[in-house]
Amino acid sequence: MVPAPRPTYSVIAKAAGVSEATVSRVLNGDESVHPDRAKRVQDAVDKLGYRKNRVASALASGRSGLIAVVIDDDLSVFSDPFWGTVTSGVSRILSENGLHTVLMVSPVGSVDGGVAHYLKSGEVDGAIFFVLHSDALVNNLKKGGLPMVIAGTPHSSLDIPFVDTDNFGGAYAGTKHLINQGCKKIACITGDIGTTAAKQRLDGYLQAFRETGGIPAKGLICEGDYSLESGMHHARMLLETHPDVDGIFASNDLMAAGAVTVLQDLGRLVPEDVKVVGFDDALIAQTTRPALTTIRQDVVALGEAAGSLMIAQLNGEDVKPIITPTELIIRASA
Amino acid sequence: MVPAPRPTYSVIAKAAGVSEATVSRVLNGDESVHPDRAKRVQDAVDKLGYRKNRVASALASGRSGLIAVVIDDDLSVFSDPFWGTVTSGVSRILSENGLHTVLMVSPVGSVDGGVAHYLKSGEVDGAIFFVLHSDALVNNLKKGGLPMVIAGTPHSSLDIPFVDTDNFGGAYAGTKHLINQGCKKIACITGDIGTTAAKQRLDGYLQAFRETGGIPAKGLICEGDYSLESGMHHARMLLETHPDVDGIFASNDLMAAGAVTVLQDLGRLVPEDVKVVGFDDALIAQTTRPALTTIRQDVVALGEAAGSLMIAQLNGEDVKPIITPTELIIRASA
DNA sequence: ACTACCCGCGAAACCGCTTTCACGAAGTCT
DNA sequence: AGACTTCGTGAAAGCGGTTTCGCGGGTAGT
Repeated sequence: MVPAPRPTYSVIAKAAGVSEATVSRVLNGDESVHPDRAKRVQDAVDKLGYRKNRVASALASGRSGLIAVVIDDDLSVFSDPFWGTVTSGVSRILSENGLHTVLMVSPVGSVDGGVAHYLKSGEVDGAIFFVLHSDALVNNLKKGGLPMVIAGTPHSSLDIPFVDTDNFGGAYAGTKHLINQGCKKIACITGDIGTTAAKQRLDGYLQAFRETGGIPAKGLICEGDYSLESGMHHARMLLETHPDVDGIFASNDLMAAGAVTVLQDLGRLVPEDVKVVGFDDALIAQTTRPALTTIRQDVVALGEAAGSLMIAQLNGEDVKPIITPTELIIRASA
Repeated sequence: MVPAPRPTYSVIAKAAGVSEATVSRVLNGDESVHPDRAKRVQDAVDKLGYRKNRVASALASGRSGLIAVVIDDDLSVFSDPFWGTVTSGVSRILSENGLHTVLMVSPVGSVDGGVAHYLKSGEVDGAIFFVLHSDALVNNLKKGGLPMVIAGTPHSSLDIPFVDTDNFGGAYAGTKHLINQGCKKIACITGDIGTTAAKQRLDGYLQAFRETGGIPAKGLICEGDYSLESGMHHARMLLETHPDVDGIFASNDLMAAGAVTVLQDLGRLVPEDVKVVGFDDALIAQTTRPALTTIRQDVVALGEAAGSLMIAQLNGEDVKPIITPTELIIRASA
């Protein structure tokens, strides 16, 4: 059961009547080879069904063709479809460019944990981080010259290319929609305010609010944590402190769904009495009754953006952050 | 900005006063090295912070330390949190064993597509397939001797180790629960019957039903496709053809949720008039009102099982399929 | 016509680790 | 005691590409 001995350069070279160096040049797109010889090589390659051994290539060139996608274990990867989706987008783009995605789901933490070592070992050509809690690691790696991309806006002004959804714009549009629908007293249930995404969404809400000339009444802004429970909790609180609230912008659909449930349980009609807008356009937005009006973010596109930013970097192009647009999806809740 | 020239065997060997061959032996756990020398080597390694270059190692040994996780693009990776979760389980186990996960999200299709080539190229030490539509590819690879694991029960009797949830047992337990709750007329909304999982769940339902001594009335079994819409559609049909239905077992939570919505819209109370049981214990099971009674499958465990099956194979142990248990989660819908 | 370049290409070193092979020392057997 | 193993070890040959270096021939400059 000899697994079909793959041809090597030496075979190709012989078949094409050239040196191995020339084969290498042709296969790596070196222009300096005479077209005729290049063609001879190409023909031999095609005929013999040659495929380059990536490992050998990696060893000799120092480029592995592998890009790490690092997901902090702390993130709720286990329940949030978001990351899986982003990753598949990344993976698609990378593989279109001959690169492979190495998944690392583990505590990212320190500058010298396992992940850090791996990334520093030069076995990957770049790393894409999902969110991240430790700027230290990234900074450290940056010194090492490792190309990186961050998915999600980084906290500090790490000078590292990132991709993110237009959180601000989305929140602004969502809130604006509530205003346009005639809501006078609009509350906001934020996400975990430790995340930049939550902050940006809050800012979007505030901006829309500000444009009405008003200022959100005290207590109209509740700090949630993206969980269903927190949505329920804050809706309950809101109805106590501001019984006349007639609009709620929640920082994600899960909290919006929680809010809707509570509102209904407490006798409010959605959207007649209170209108609710979520964020994400997650599956739950469609299954909630009434279905949620929400801000859709194109998660796959986000992943693809991250991938292409990495490609660009590897090609030595200078890269700018990419902000992917959001879209207001109007359903029944507002 | 010289990126800290990593030490190589030659450095370690010199430092420890041994040959490179010995260094290699020590680092690969070869018992035949004298303890004293082994210690000298180990000390040198520790002192110099040596880390093996996996690429070079891979080239020389033919083992890359990479395991491919292949997800067919056809699967709805983009919306189903299931796969992301399984993958993270796989990844965890693999990395604990010094292996890395290479994600391939692409059309698996033919025997000589891109994925096939990559897998055959020997650049990965093994492959884990998620479900799969093409037995041909797997069979082909098997001839090549590539260690494989399939997540989800394969259709035919491919003699390849697989891991799967106890679909049958779960469905049986769910249906049994309905029976125990006093339901007399229990319908089943199956998943896409092209999948083995859907078949097994249906079988579980049938088994429980059979034990009551009865046979499901015609039309009580509806073939859905795992989508929310199909759950809604079939619930609607059921109420027409069997207005007296008092229990529904759906092959996943999404369809169960759809069914609940329709039941309520059509004036039935859940669980008073009709009890509903889902499958998966997805997030939506908790957000649906009433919250869904469902069959929980431990998705992370499934991934870990797949990972460990791969490890076992690589170690030359003989492996048996792993069926992970399910658990009946009783909430409000039944 | 003579030196100075430039260009395409092959020889060979090299990437860092693994593994075979053979050798000397020590142990075993008759 | 001599012949035969066994054991630990180092030298060296790869693994399959990439890349530097320099050579020979052709072009250009004077």
